[in-house]
Amino acid sequence: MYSIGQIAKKSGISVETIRYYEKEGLLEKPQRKESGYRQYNGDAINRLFFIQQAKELGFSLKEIGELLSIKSDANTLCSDVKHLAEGKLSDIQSKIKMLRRMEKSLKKLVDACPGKAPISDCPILDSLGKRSA
Amino acid sequence: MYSIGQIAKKSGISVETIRYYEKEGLLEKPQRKESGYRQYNGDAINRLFFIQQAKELGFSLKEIGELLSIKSDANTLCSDVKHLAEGKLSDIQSKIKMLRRMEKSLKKLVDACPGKAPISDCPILDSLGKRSA
DNA sequence: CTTGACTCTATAGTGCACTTCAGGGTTTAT
DNA sequence: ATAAACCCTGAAGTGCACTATAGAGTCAAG
Repeated sequence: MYSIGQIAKKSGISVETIRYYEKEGLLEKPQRKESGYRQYNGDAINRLFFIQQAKELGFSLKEIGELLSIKSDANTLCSDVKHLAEGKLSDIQSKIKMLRRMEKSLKKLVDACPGKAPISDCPILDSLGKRSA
Repeated sequence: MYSIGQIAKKSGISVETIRYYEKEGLLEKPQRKESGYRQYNGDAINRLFFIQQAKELGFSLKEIGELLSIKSDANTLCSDVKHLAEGKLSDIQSKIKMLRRMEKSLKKLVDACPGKAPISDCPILDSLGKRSA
């Protein structure tokens, strides 16, 4: 079992933010000692890592909550979970597609870059943005 | 040439937000009519699409500004641009990796889901989050 | 030539995701 | 036993990215 300070250190997320996530329902309420101090197990750290990553990928806390709810909900029907999961899956797949397009443009640019001279145009935008949603 | 209202409609970004992006330096200042009205060409729409996508992928406006600055800057050395592009490229590649992991977990979950019955655990978190940065 | 839709600037307000603060109690090392 | 380091709650403050408002000018149709 870990204190809030310990999981903060392990996850790189501040103590205050962890309490905030709990308040927002992203972390389940942990056990408490008689003193009222929070007590966490290793799962909490995994959850924090997951939240951190999902945030970097542009998911809002609300969306992350939905992703997390896919896990650990024995009372909902599997078909509901499946539906939710399929929705999130297609979100993720379209994000991947967009990133691939960006990656391709940047790679082309980096490869084409001669090295020291000034260049007149490095058109990262060109292979992107054009009517692609 | 388009008015601000027209590019707003085409891009799905509000007039106010477009003016805000201009103020923040993400869009270059357009030509003006004698009346002071802004006049845009097709490039502006591509730029707006790009900004929209990059935001969905978790880039801040500041980062998007950096991505956009990779283009259209004839006065910086190619090596600088290359450096910046390489940095952004690796950001993008790590985002892709994270999304792939999420995709894999969700796919596994969706495939394993029988359909109608309640399930005891749908562990999206399991293949994620664990010490993976 | 007027009416309604559009545009302008400048400023204020909003929601999200924290972050800081105030005012306390607890644990641990010396 | 006392100081330093940690933890608690609740409320207020911050920064980013918009969004709305006020008060004015412009344009296009009838």
